[in-house]
Amino acid sequence: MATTFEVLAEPRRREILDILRTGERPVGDLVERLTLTQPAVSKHLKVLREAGFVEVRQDAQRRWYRLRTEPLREIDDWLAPYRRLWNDSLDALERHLGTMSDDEMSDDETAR
Amino acid sequence: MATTFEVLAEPRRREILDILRTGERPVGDLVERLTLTQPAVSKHLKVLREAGFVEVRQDAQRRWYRLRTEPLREIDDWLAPYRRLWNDSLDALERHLGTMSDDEMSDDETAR
DNA sequence: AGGGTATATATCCTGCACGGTATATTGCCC
DNA sequence: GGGCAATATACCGTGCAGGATATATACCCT
Repeated sequence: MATTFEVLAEPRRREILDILRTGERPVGDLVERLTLTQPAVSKHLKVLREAGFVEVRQDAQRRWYRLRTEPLREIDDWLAPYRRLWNDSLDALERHLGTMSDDEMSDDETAR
Repeated sequence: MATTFEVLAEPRRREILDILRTGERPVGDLVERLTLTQPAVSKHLKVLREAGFVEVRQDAQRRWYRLRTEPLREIDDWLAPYRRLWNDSLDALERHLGTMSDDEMSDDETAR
């Protein structure tokens, strides 16, 4: 099964998540909004489902897909130690400037 | 050029970032820690560089790679609207429990 | 039961990402 | 300048992800 990051690497899948953020949707709705064939959308939904990003509710022939936040929290957790790097922002900036090489410094100018 | 998420989808590249979180490293160091050939590591570093995840400082033949936080902040920003979904956590939990299907409920038990 | 609708699955094709080996590049030092 | 060390680039092979078309499945309705 694909890792959380691999699942998010696909632009269409991120689009699907963006849409689902506004609420439950049946597959047909997603097919309309993305410009993709229905089987392609179903495939992405399968990947999303298996990775826990979405869950389904069945209603006759229709299947309503809904967002799940757990994998996103995983990403958020992964980011945590990095977030510290820019949250002590003043320190980080000073450290950065202090170690910049000369050509990097000139990159910071509006140049030429 | 690869998108921020695509870059992070590669496990080895995440490993590299994890290592660089502890400080600057020359390529050879990374080659030792990951079990990968030197050209493979250089290739990943190129991808990381082009996506702004790292920057290089040259020191004779040695090249020291250092972390840059900007793309990570991008991810953080992308997450922001989702984060709201679980930050109003009580509401969200209630909503979730209220709409769970029966088999999902049994999933929540320690089961069988 | 039969037809239509909504979605999933099977199958095939194609491009590209990642890894490896071989080689080029750059900069030291003697 | 010649040789070695560190890293980058070229090139090739292979697997797999994502798309399309065709078909199966499931459910409703009359």
